[in-house]
Amino acid sequence: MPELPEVETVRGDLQAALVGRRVTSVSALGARTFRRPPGPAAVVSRALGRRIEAVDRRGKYLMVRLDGGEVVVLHLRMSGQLLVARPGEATRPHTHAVIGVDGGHDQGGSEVRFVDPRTFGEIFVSRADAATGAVPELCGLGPEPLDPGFDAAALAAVLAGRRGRLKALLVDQRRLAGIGNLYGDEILWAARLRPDRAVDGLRRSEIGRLHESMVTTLSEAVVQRGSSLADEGYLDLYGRLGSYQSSHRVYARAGKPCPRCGRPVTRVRLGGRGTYFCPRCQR
DNA sequence: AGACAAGCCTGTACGC
DNA sequence: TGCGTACAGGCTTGTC
Repeated sequence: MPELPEVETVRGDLQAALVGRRVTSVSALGARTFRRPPGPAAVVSRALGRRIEAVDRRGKYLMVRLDGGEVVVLHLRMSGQLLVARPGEATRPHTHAVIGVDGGHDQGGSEVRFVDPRTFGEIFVSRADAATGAVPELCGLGPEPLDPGFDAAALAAVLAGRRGRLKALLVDQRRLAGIGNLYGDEILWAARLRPDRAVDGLRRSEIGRLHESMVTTLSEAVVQRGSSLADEGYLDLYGRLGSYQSSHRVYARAGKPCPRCGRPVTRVRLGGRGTYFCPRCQR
């Protein structure tokens, strides 16, 4: 399940591979992938012939910025992959979109293919705000945890006046953008905070720890090019695995010793999601 | 065979 | 009252 570190890895790969290239073909194959308005025909007509200016990320969304202000927005959701391929190369099952660009592969052009068995992922086209570059559909997202301006005070402002459990807030994209089930658990372990802690009972020192853990956990996961677990299909643009899974402390490690205190990691169900934590050293 | 995994959306219930 | 929070269900398919 791609979260911020995985999406950021793919973003970097796409940026390096696509900027300056022109879109020479768009195949919108999967109806469900293009379910969001304005739909598949709009993606094709508004992207075709455009030059790619940048590839940005907002939360778990990728934004391919085209000249003229159009933006192709992609979300991998659970099982989506973006893979570079040579034109004519065999198409994998569950390929729902193919974007062709000029240049590369010795000038024969390249393709970026969207493969997504569960079809939760989506692609749509939007128009960036001319002044800010913001995409209107993504305006409801919370702040970026790795934004340099996102300090402990900014996190405290996100938490202020909120109720409920800490983990539910961490994975709520309207509060913070990009954290999902896996990194939510890893961040809370690093912060030594229980996932079911009440948001409104956090001390200032605990918020400081949470901020520090958020930044270090996500940054290190980006350096390690994300997590590729056995039961998920995360790969980078070139089909390579990430390596942060070897640094997981609690996620999917029920019964295994906590790396800090040795007590077995517990799994509970929180907000309908499997949640892993150490009941001894997370308070 | 059926439970499970997950992100995100929607509908509904509930409590401060 | 109303808002925000919790929870369940839906979507989907590969894996155990």
